[in-house]
Amino acid sequence: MARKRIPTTVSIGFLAERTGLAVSAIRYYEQQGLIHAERNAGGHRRFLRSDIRRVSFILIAQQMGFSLEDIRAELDRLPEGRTPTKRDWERISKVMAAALDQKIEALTRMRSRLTGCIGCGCLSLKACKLYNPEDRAARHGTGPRYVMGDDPSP
Amino acid sequence: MARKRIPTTVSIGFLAERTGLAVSAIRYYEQQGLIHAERNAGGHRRFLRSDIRRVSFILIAQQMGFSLEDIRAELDRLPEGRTPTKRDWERISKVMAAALDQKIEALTRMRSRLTGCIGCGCLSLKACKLYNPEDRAARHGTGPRYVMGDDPSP
DNA sequence: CTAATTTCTAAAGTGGACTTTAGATCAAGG
DNA sequence: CCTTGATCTAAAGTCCACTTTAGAAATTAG
Repeated sequence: MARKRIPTTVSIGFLAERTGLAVSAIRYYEQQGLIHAERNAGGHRRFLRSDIRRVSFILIAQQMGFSLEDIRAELDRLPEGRTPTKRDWERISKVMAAALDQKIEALTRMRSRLTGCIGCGCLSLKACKLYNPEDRAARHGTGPRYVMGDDPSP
Repeated sequence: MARKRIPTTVSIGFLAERTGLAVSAIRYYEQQGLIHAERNAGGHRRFLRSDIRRVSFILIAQQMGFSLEDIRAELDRLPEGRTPTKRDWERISKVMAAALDQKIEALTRMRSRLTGCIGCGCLSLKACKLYNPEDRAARHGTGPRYVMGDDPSP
């Protein structure tokens, strides 16, 4: 039998450089359970090279407007620590595409309402379609406000 | 000559109720210089009825993804404490429309890149168009990361 | 008038995504 | 071996858009 290949690991600095992230951000991601690191004898983190891709995935998903929590949830659906395969990626990218479409649609609706209102200037709480597009009045109490494009209704 | 009409003013609670905001949020907006209030004998805030529209404007702009800072800047371009007139509104709504268009475009670009990548799964930092859409590597140092749809380049 | 309600202020807390700080330890080059 | 330079940890700080808290004073309802 061929001996088990010990996978090459990389330092946190290397991972940071390759992904463009700050070292502190990578530590933070690990702390948040988005990536995992082994430790060497001296207690320093050792990442798999594949974590470059894992981090890239996180960055892409972030740019699409997903929270780290969302991303963690999606990554957690992958078997133990695996970096997305083609198959995983297909599923995930479809989820992301749908979310993107929603955001785009929301913005486009807003845009056309705006067009309809140029020169109107009513801003009436009752009448203007720009205001109260869906359900502003509905949310009450504590908690962060939803941000543009995030559908507040589950 | 007709006597000067003293404008009807409203309490913070009334303004809150009419706009759907929390009282604390209105105090915050005042503190941030987005709205202005006179005080009555007892030190309580008195708003103009027109502030309902001013606040509505703030809410709409927020839904479009503008920060309070952006909104404050735009409102500051209006003559002393004025609530947007039709003319103002025309100018402002054009600014907002342009910004919206940018956001939509950015998302749409992202979306089509994603489509092109479904089933690819490369996520290569060098090759994948999903990654490094524009200039990720450029930003270094402190400061908040830019959010989806916000063009990082000035 | 009294009780209930609203409003007041300043300061501290929240959540997300990180960064900064401080002091200590590890690893690598000369 | 010694000196840089990278890395470690835990805790605190930052930014935005607010909310919560606490105690006091004003206003309104009955």
